[in-house]
Amino acid sequence: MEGREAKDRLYEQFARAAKATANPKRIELLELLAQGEHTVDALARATGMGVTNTSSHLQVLRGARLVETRKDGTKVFYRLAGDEVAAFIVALRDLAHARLTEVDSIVRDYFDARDALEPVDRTELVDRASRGEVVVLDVRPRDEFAAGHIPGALSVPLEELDDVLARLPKRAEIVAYCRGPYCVLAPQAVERLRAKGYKARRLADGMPEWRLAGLPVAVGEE
Amino acid sequence: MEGREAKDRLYEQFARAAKATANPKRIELLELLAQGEHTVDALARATGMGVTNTSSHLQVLRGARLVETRKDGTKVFYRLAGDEVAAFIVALRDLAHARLTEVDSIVRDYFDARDALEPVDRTELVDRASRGEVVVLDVRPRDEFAAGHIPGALSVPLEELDDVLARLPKRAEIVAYCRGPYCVLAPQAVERLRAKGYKARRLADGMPEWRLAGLPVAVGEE
DNA sequence: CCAATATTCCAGAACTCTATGGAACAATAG
DNA sequence: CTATTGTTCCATAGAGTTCTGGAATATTGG
Repeated sequence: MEGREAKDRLYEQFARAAKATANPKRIELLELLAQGEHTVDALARATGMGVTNTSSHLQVLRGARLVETRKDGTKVFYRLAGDEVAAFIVALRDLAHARLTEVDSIVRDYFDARDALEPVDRTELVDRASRGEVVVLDVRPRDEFAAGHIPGALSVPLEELDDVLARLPKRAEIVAYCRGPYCVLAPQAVERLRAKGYKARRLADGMPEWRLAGLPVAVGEE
Repeated sequence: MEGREAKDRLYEQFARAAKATANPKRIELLELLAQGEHTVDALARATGMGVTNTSSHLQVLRGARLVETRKDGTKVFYRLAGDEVAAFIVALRDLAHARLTEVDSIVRDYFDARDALEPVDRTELVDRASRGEVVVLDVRPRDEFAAGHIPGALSVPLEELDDVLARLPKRAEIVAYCRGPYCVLAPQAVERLRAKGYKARRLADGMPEWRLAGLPVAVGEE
């Protein structure tokens, strides 16, 4: 066979991208970065890894050109190198969800009986939000909200949920969203809201999926 | 952090799927399987690997539930476990193509000046084929054609191209397709067709992409 | 039942990957 | 200039991966 060498080189490159994602911690890093840029230190804390180890995982991701950096003073900010990376992570999650029953069972055991939260899909949310029927809450940390959020959403990090409740009309219908389908923030928020008598549901996925779907994204503080 | 253990388990599963694809040979196997089921032996020959090694790669893929098997007599046929697997491979290729400039340079060097082949996209092909303006050639091996092809396409493995030419009207416009955007069969066919004076172009991608786009697929011999 | 064929299992050598801790290297504040 | 902070580099031990041959297993045809 003639084209063997070229084929090998090509598949080598495909595998290079795949290898960079073939580690649980690196997938976690990529998901965090899909929310917006973060420093090494912040990523280390969020993932529970040592800084050294975090840095070296980030080097691997950079070696495969999946992430890029920006330096500001003494801090280095990492971000995804492009939307294709987020799209790929979504495809990977979908694959794992479809083929590995373990994913489902983990979600059931540890996260929540997801159906009970009656997830809202994106089109339904767009529809109802445009008619002012729902209040949309972004329950991620404030800096992730600033890096990109659903237009019109309120930034309500989980810790501040109780404070904000006072300002919400008791009859309001609420939709909470966070980082994605496997993020626990929105489910927790919904649970607490319901306990207080609100009519609350969650968005089926989160911010990166919203952006990838080509829907409008607002940036900056509230 | 409370949900650490659950998170770890979840990312573990995602990584399990990613790890299974994190090897050039396994990606090649998956791409071949995206064309239809194959025996271990056929896959070993197509990839240039030893049978033992091929088998063990296939075991890895099966361990991650990306492929399934069917046994018929002494042969074992492997196939993709679902469309999500093909979708994932496409996402991986797109990622590599978008982020790794090396992919582009390999394609340029070894495959062909791709723009010169004026690739036709799927919608254009559907359109023109429905009006009978083009002859569609499937230049993959005959068994892959049988496993699924574009309705109305002629099965013309590359070796038989010259024989078939005699039966084609000299004025016909031809579109050839094969396994996907990085498959060399269609480009080679187009080149030979053009050398003989035909007006030939290639489909931008191939069969698995056609199926994933939800377009109709015919099965069986011609 | 025996021989032939197709596939899988197993053991070993070379290699790569992960996590860790300590050293090195900016950039900033004082 | 010095101390501090944030990040990266380096060495290392332990674990996992890939490929190779040879043995084991299963199915079919005589």
